[in-house]
Amino acid sequence: MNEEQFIDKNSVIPIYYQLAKLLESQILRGELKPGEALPTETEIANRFEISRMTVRRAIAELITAGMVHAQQGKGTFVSPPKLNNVVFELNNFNQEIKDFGLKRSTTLLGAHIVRADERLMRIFQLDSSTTRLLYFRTVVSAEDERLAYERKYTIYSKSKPILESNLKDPTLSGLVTANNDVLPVSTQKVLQVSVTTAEEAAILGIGVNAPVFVIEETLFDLENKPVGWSKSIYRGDRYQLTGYDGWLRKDNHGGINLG
Amino acid sequence: MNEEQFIDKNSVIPIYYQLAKLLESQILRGELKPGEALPTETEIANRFEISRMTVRRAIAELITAGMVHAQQGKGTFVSPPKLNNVVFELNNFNQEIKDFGLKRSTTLLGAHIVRADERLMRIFQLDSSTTRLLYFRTVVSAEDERLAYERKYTIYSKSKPILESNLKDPTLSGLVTANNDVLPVSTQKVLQVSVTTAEEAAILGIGVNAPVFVIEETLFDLENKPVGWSKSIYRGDRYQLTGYDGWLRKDNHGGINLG
DNA sequence: GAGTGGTCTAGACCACTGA
DNA sequence: CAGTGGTCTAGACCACTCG
Repeated sequence: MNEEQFIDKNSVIPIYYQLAKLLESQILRGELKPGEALPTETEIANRFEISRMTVRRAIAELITAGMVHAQQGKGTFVSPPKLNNVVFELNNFNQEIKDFGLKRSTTLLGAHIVRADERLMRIFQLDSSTTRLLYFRTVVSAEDERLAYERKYTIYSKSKPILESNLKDPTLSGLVTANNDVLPVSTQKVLQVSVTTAEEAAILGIGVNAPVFVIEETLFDLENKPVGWSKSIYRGDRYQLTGYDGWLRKDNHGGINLG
Repeated sequence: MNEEQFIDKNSVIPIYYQLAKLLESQILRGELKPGEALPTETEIANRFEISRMTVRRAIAELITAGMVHAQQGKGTFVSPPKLNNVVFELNNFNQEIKDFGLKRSTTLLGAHIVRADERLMRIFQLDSSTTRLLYFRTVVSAEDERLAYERKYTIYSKSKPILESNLKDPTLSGLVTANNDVLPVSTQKVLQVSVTTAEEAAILGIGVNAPVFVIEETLFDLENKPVGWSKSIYRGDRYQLTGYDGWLRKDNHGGINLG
């Protein structure tokens, strides 16, 4: 191993960060191979004349990155790259359109107050069909092309009026917070594939039986009660998800690309 | 805020962990709301008679969990729950079948040595069409039902024979490492939706134009050169992805469910 | 028992914020 | 300026591994 690597104690860059990058580069250059042990914490501390706590902080960064793992009483070892845990980050299909530099617009097809039917009663864990829900139907477009069709429901607390500002933040959590006093604190999304129905095809301006992403989102409050639900359809010929895993050179995690 | 919360310094559970859970529960119970400041590090250290470094480690856990954020010179504040960054973990569609308690089997449809055509030359960044690749076609089944069709390519290093053991580990990275000396260290997956072709429909035993997930995976070595590529088709009526975000009660991240 | 990583301390100095 | 979080130190004791 190359002994001629330095740490600049007077740099504005923290020592632990310099050391973490130094160790990382040794691994990425193949000088330290999976299964091999790093020098012990005390060794590293002595070699660079720094505190062991600082060494530990550097190693903690590598552990978080999944590049090494520590075993009490034995040592710290280079991990084999994990390749079977790819992560797709679904920031927001629509946000990504903006990042792509395209003009994005949301069109409101309708906003209604509806009674809970059997499906909605199950989703919102309601025991009375008299409960009223707000129902929004929107279409997302980019450069005059319709890309997605979204149907969103939120419980209706009478104390608040239906706001016109809903379209400024057309996300499900935006609708929920704009029309209720509850704070959504967690969300679940289920991604499936399907093909367009006649209605969906007409709204999106594409053919029937075209492949689409289907995403059902449920928002929960602090008590873990559902406060919002949506079912959205995204054109399969315009959306794709990209994910990464393993030893990555950049913090290059996931994202959505327009196809 | 409830003052009657304790830390047991003699517990086997680390102090930083106890403190992190204590602060977390205050946030989850709504005693600390988004935007509000946590007590300062020195305050917490004095109140529980512990070191400030230990307090910092506890807070670091909450920062990692995304529940609070620190601002130098100002304080540490409860973060509003992030709901727009749902993460789908794609461990391995096939692994999940096993976790589900189903009998999983992989059938080899064919293993050939092929020349690189134009598409493969582009994917593997080759400049000569004389390069040979190993080509594997497999079908994944569960309980006698065919669920996925996978086509995998890896560069062929002549020093190694084609191994029968390939089916023990039918993953792309398994094929690459079994047939080459290179170590794949990173992977990219692209997820799209499509509908079955006649060939794919016949292989999976389902109808033509049925919705499917399409996942293209590329494996890279330390020099960031592609060493493996696969295109897999997963039945849309049998697979779905589930992801979560926000303040979660469990470490409940993502996964794949059979529909 | 010697050597490893895991936790914790009591201080120190710094960079940044805001009155 | 006082107060905050960010970094770093030089020790201490512990739990664990392995010969």
